[in-house]
Amino acid sequence: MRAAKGKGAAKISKEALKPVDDGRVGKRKAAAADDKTSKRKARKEKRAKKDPNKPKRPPSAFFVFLEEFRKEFKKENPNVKGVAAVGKAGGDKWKSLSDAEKAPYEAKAAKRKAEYEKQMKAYNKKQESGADDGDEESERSRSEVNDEEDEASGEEGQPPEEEEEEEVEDEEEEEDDEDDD
DNA sequence: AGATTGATTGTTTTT
DNA sequence: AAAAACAATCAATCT
Repeated sequence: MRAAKGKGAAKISKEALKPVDDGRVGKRKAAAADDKTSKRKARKEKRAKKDPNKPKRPPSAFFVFLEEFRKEFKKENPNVKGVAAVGKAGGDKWKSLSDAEKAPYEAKAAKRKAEYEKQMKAYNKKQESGADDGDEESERSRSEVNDEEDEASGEEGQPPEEEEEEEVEDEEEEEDDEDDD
C-alpha cells in the first residue's frame, strides 16, 4: 500500500491510534511477487506501461523538505533506520512550518515541476514515434532515442517575485551541475 | 536474492 | 471533478 493514502490524507489522528514501533521498520507484511496481490502496479487496466525513460513526478514541496529533513533527522537519530519514522516526524514538522518557511520549498518544487514539464515534452517527442496504445507489445526497433538535453533556453525574463507578506531569502539557485566523479 | 512494506504530504495522473 | 497512484527513502521482512 502506499501507506498513507486514505488514512494519512484523510485522517490525521492516527499518531495516537497507530503508534509506530519506535524504529521498527517493516513489521511483517510482504506479499512479494504476487501479480494481482502486488499493489505495486496491479495492472488492472493499462494504466502505465513501462517506459524506458519516463520522467517521474516532480517532488512536492513536502518531499523537497523531507529530503533535507531526513538528513538532519538521521543525523540526530542515527539509530532510527525506518523510513516511517522520518516520514512521520517530517510530516509533523512540515505542518509546523509557516507558509513563509514552506515558501522556499515550494519554490524549489515549482522549479522541479517546470523541469518535469520540459522533460515530459521531450519524452513525448520520443513517444511520438509510435503512439501505440493498448496491449501492443510489438516492440519495433526501438533503437536509441536521441537524447536531446534541452538546456534551459533563455532565462525567464522576470525573476520570481515574492508578493507574499514574508519575504523569503532568495537563494541563488545553482544550476551548474558539476558532476565530477 | 529480489520484491515488498512501512509513512509522510503534495502533485501528477487517470477515470 | 474527484479519486487513485505515485514521488523518495532504508532497512527489515517475506517468498
